[in-house]
Amino acid sequence: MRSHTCGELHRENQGQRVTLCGWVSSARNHGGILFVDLRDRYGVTQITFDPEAGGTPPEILEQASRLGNEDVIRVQGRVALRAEGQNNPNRCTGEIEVFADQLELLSKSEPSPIDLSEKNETSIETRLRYRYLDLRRPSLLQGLAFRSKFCHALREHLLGQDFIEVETPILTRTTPEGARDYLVPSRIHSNKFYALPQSPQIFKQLLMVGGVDRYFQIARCFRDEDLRADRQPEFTQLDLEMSFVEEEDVLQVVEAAVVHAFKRCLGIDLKTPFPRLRHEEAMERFGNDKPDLRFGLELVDLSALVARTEFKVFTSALEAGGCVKAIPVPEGADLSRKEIQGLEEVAKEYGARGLAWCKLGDEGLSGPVAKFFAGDLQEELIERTGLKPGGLLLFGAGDRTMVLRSLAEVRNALGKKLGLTPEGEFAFAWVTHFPLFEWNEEKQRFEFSHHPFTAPEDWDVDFSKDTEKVASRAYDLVLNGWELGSGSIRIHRQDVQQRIFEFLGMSPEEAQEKFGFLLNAFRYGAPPHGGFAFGIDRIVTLALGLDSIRDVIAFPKTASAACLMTDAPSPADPAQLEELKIRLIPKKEEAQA
RNA sequence: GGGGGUGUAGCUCAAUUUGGUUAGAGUACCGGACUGUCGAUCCGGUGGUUGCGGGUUCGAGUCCCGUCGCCCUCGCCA
Repeated sequence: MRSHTCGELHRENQGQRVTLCGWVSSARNHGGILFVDLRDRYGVTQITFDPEAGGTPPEILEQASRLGNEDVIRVQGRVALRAEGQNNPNRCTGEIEVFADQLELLSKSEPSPIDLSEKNETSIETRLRYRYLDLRRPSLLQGLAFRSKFCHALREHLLGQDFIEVETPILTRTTPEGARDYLVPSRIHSNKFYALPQSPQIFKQLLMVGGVDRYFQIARCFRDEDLRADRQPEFTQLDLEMSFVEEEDVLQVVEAAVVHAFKRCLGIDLKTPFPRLRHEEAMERFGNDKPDLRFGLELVDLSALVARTEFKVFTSALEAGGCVKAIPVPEGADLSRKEIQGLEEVAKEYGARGLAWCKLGDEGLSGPVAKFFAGDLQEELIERTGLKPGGLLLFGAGDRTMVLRSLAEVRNALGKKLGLTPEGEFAFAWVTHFPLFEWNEEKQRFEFSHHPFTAPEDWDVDFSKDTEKVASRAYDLVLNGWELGSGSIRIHRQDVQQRIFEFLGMSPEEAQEKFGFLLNAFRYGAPPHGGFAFGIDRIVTLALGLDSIRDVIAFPKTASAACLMTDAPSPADPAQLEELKIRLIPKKEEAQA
């Protein structure tokens, strides 16, 4: 149907007779001569309808004058070099044009609800409703192409490392821990439900028991939780698992795959090895477990020092068992009161009561808390924080978890504000040795912080002693302050698994009921194994310098998990419900009516 | 479930401190002019239940109450 695409004709094609197909992206009619920008996935080529210089039959020019934006056409003509001064340097096809002598209207378009000229940005709502039009925008199309290439590179690398790509079920059983499941009713087994997988976790471990040795999958995962810019109800992970390995083996494989993909798709040589931080070190230095390592601004603990001040906010925080930390900001004294107030708002969002601060000038400290640091204390503070004249010090005081959390967010806001987060810089990092357990305040008990099969760092550790500090063999991959994914070395020893369940107050019967098929499998010789999974949507978003994973998903859902294009979810037909033996509970207002 | 933002022409936005005539502009679309444009230009035109429902008022895009969609976010989750 076509001899070339709209992105491939150049100077060398001069004089060739070609046939092109595509969408009319703009038509400029000058009366006796008419230009059409013809667009397809590959680019834009200018089609010129010119009876005199171009040999366009007058009736074809007449036909072309009726073309509208987004009409789909097929044209035939001759490639010609443009005259001096008529080149368009913004386009790779800008040195040539095609003089058309034949035109075929393949499909007429109504006016587009989306402004594809990108003169103004159409609202995300309209874009999602008409996603098939939105996709025509080069940036979105290129995003999809990049994603495809990225996945290909990962596949290519892992297949070269003896991994086997295996598909695991989408219809599976509900799992008790973790996120809320999407449920699918069973027709054959009435009153029973499948669940969509939150991840292929258990299946991949069973593949290890099955001797697959090295597995990977680009797997769709489903979680029925509330959405964010970096979270969709269905998302894609590169999931992998390996037998007879330790942390080092897994980390190296993942790292090499990422390095390969970045090289292949962006031409970037990532620095290896990625920095590694133990979990407690990341928390101490950056306040969270997914630090943005593109910049410093590390936290400094000042608890011991400020215990000697008279500042009630600090001393009472310490008396209550909390801590006082600070972020020294070089050159931060340039920030205005208002800007600091903005940072305080950030801190408050995460539970801080306020954000104390002081500045260091040539004549010592100034600002709200300066007066509490006199003489020796002032000198010690300056020494301890490394503050230089022109610097700013931001304090967080109170409950340790809250201080870390709020200062971590203040740090991120500062990084952005001070221009320390340049696009095109990729700061990967591993965070290792996550705690095995986590205190659940609501339920007043310990829970798995990763998942039930994560191995403890020490097989023989006593879980009851310093429970919160018991380290696991779980690790996360972090990029520019985003958590990309996580993994762990798993428990292959029944005795250890049993001890953990026992410690969490789960009876053998309960464990059997919840995870029976996996525990049973482990009775028949389970190889030591471990693995990893990271979010494809997220890594591709970051690689392209975008803000939302929506931009790399063809048909994303809204914040309320709806699809505006298909109008999913939708009511079910009563006959379908009948067949599934499902009766609906009316909403409150309907019940009252 | 909570907080913040937002909703006006197909699209992107405006509409005067504190309510006041016929709700405007750009773009798109339609018609006309135009032989080198590439955000073409020039002239003319169509296009509105101001998200929806109620209320206050002589009068509501504007004020009040409710409700819905979308975005960001807390909780939740990865």
